[in-house]
Amino acid sequence: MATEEQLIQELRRRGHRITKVRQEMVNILVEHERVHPVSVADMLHALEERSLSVNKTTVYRELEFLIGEKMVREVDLLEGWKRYEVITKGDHHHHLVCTRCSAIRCVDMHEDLAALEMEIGKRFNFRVQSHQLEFFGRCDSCGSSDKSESNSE
Amino acid sequence: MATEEQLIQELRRRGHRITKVRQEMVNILVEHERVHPVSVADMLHALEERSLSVNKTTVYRELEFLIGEKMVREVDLLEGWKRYEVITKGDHHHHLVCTRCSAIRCVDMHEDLAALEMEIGKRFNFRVQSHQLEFFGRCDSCGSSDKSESNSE
DNA sequence: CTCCATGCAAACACTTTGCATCAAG
DNA sequence: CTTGATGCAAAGTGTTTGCATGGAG
Repeated sequence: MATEEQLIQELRRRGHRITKVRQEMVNILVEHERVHPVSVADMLHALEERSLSVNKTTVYRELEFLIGEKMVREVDLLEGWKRYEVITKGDHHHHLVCTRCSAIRCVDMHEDLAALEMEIGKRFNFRVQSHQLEFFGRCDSCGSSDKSESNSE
Repeated sequence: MATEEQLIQELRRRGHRITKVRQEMVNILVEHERVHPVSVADMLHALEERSLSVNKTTVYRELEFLIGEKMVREVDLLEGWKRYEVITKGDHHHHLVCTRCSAIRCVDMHEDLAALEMEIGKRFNFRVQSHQLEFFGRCDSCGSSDKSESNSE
């Protein structure tokens, strides 16, 4: 949905400087848009692969900056660290996390959640601004056996 | 639902020692069951109030132990630290977190979520084992104004 | 040339580990 | 007594801050 050019353009319009690091980070985030949210470690790796050696502090600060610009959101998959993904208006997806192979899949649950939020509003007089919804279980390829809990990104 | 006695009894049955600390922590967790999940800081406070000065390491270890016993689960409300709550079978609640006053309210969404999980199973061939669902927004008393984002537990 | 962006080291906050001591059963 | 529970200090891990330097516009 969101393209790198659109985002960069908008940042420029808002008067922010477009550096090599900023451009690449936006690019990486966009490339992962519907794949899986990226962790700081993912980001550092991806930058390294592009021959951009960036300090982790810079990564943290840039992500913080993009959150402030309302272009990125934090995602928590109970791993003990944060992940980040591009915010695309109209898109409202969630994640399926496999407890065996750790695979992450994005799924669209827009209508279902809209209904739930409305229900919450009525039932508890609580005006929902956002929510986090993630599912943990066995993905297609890991099946349903309860044997091991091995890993692999 | 779950009573302190039941849990303590079961732990005894499983051959675990019942210490003063263990008993009080179970008690505190049960008392917070439908109120709000407790953080380590909450737990230390509550223990202090009962004139039990416990080391934080012990609190962490005991919570870990109770998780291992399948009596407690971790809850993440995006605060930067973990919370814990008693697992009660048949009860399946979620949380409304006010972004203004930080109040936490437990709400029952059992049927709605059961339907969603089934949907996920069918649509993506993913066998859901658990999920996390939390809503963030304005609670009843904080209304809908966007003015300040002050605090108070 | 002027600030915003960056790197580096140190500080932080929450959590975990190692080891000696204590106490439940 | 025996072994699980506890306290204390230190280490770990992800994240943030302070400050000097660098580069976009």
